[in-house]
Amino acid sequence: MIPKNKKSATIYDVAELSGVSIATISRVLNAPEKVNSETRARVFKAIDDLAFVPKAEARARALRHTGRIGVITPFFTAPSFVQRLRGLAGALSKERYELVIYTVESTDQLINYLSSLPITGNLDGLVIMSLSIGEEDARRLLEHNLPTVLIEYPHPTLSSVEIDDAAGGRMAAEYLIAKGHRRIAFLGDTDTAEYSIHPISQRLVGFRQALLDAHIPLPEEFVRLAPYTQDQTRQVASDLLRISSPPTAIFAATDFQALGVLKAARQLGVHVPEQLAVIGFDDLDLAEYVDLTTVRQYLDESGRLAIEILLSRIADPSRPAQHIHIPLDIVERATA
Amino acid sequence: MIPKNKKSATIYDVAELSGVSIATISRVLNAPEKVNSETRARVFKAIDDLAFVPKAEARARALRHTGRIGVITPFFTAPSFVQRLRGLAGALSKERYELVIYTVESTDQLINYLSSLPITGNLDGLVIMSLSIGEEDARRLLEHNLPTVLIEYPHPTLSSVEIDDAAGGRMAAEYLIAKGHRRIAFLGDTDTAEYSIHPISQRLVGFRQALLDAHIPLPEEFVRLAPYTQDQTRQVASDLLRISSPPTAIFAATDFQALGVLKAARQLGVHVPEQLAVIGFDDLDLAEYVDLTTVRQYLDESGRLAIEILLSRIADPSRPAQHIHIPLDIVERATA
DNA sequence: TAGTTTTATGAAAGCACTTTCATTGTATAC
DNA sequence: GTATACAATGAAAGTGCTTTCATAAAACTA
Repeated sequence: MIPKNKKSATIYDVAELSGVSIATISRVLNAPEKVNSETRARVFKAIDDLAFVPKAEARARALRHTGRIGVITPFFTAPSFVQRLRGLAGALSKERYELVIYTVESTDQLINYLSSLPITGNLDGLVIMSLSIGEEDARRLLEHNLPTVLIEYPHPTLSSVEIDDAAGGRMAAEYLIAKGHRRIAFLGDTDTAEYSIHPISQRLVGFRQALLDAHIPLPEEFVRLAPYTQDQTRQVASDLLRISSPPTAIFAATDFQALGVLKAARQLGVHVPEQLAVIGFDDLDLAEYVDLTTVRQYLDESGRLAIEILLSRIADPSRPAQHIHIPLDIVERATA
Repeated sequence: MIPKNKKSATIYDVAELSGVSIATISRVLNAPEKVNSETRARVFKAIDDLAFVPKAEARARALRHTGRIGVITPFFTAPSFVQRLRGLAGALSKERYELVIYTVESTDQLINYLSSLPITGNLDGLVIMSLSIGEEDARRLLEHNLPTVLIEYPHPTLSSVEIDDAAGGRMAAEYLIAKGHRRIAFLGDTDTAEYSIHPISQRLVGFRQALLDAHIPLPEEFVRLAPYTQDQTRQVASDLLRISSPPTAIFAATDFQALGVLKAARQLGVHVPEQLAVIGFDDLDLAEYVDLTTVRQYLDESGRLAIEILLSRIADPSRPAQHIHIPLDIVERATA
C-alpha cells in the first residue's frame, strides 16, 4: 500500500511480499494458467500493493524479442488500405504479437519512421503497405536486421507481396471486349503523393495494351482522371457520359471510383449494365453490397500473406527474401 | 560490412572485432573521454562495421520520446469500428504517440487484455471501443493509473464518449412519421457476443417509444432481426417485404443492414423511396455512396474525441473523468 | 497400494548492458 | 632511482526479467 519511496518495485520485491520465487511472479505475468489460483491471487495483490510494472527493457532483453509487429500504412483514406490491414490484424491476432500502426500522411513522416524504426529495436518485424521506399531505407532495414515485407511495392532484397496491376487492367479490358464492348473508357485517380505508390497507372497500361492488341481504339477523351473523392469522380464520370458519343463501358481503376461512376449513371438515367457496363478494381466489401462487377485482388489475403512471410522470416532470419504474387480474377456481378 | 545474417550485433561482437573488452565498448559509448583515442577510433570503426546500436539505450530513448496508446476494439467486422479507428488514428498521427491495436474476437481475449495491459502493456493510455467491461476491470485500470476512455460504453469513473442510441432510434422513427409513414418496421441484428455491446437494442427501444408516443402500432412481425451479414439481412428484409401488408418504411439499425434492405427491395422491384422508405444508422462512408438517408453518429469524430480526452488526461492525471455525448442528426439523402 | 502422470514451484542460467574494483603500464615528483 | 599519481583496461558483479530443468506434492491409474 505504502508506495516505496525508493526506486520502483521490481519482480524481487513482489516475490518477497508474496512469499514465492521470482519465477512464479514471472509466470503470473506471462502464463497465469500455469500457476495455482490462490498463489496467483496473492501475487496479484502484491503487484497491486507495490504498483509493480515490469520494465519493458529488461523484459525485451530476456526475451530477445519484443512481441511487436509494426505496420506503416498510408492514412486510411482508401478503403483498400483498411481491408489489407484487416487481413494483417486477423492473421496476427492468432499469434502472440502486438500490432503497432504507423499511419503516414506526408513524405516527412514516412522518412521519419523509416529511419527511426529500424534502429530503436522496438519491433520484431515490419510491414510496409502501399508505400514506396528508397534504396537507402532498404539498406538500413537489412543492416539492422529488421525483417520487413512490402505490400504492393516490389524490391529485390526485401520480401514482398505483389499485385500485377497491369495484368488486372488487361483482364478488365478483355472482359469488357468479350462482352462485346468496343467503346471502352478508363477512369482513374490523380493521386500524386510522392510517398505513395500509384498502381492505377499500371492498371491503365495493361488496359491500354489489351485494347491495342484487340485493335480497339482508345481516344484520349476516354481516359479520365479525377481526384480520389466520391463527388469529383461522379462529376468527371458525368462529363464523360455526356460527350457526343459516350462509351458503352467504363473501367474504373478502383471500386471506390466505380461507385462515383454508378452514381453519375443513375443521375443521368443511364441504365447499368444495359446502356453502360461498369467494372471496378479491388473487390472491396462494398463491391458486393452494390453488386459491382470487379477485378478482385484479395485485399485481406494480401495482409494475411504478408504476416505469414514476416513470421516465417522472424522464425528463421536466414531465409531468403520471398516475392509472392497474388493472382487476380474477375468477379462477375450485376454491373457488367 | 558483411551483415551477420544472424541476430543483430551486441556489445560482445563489437568487443571481439575491436579486440578489447566489453567494458571498454561501454565506456566508448557512455564516457568516451576515459578511453584512449586510438582505441576509441578502433571501437567506433567496429561499431560502424557492425551497424551496432546499443539496444537498451535505443529502446529507452525511443520510449522516452514517443508514448504508446493502446486501442482495444472488436475485430474489424463492422465498418463502424473501422471508421472510429480512423478517427483515432487521425488524431494520433499528429502527436508523438504510437497506436497499438488489440483486436478482440472472444470474451477470453478481452479478459486477457484487460487484465494484462494495465500491468505489462507499457501503455500511456488506453481506448476501449464498443466493448463492455466489468467493475473489476475498471478498478484495475484506475488502480494502475492507466488513463482510459471508453467509446460507446458509459462508466461512472472512467471517461467515455457516449452515443445516445435510444435517441437515435427515436429520431429515425420521428423522421419517418413526419414523412407520413404509419407502417414502419425495424430491422436489427442478432449479434450476441457477450463481450460486445449491443447498441441496436437501445435503438429499438427509442424507436418503439417514439411510435408509442405517436400512437402508431408496431406489430411484432415488423420487428426483424438478422445476423450481421449482407446476405442474411437481405433475406430477412425480403421476407418482411413479402408479408401480406408490408411496411412502407424500414428503419435499419445500421447502414450496413440498410444495404441489405435496399438490395432486397431492388430484387423485388420495390421502388425506393416511392414504395418503401429506408433509413439507416451510422452514416458510414458507404451511406453517401448509395445515397442512403441515415441517422448520423459522427464515427470519425468519436475516435478523435476519445484521443482528445485521453491526451488531456495523460497530460494532467488529476483531471476528473469526462463523459462526452456526441449528438446525432439525420442526413436526408435519397432513400427516405 | 504401487506406479505413473500431472501440477506447482524454485534454483539457476541466461540476456545485453553498466559499473565497480583491481591491475597493469607510464608519466611525474622528489 | 624510488615513491606516487594517473591513465587505460579487463574481470566480474550487478540489473530486472524469462525460461529451462529439476523436484516435490498431488492426482489419477491399474
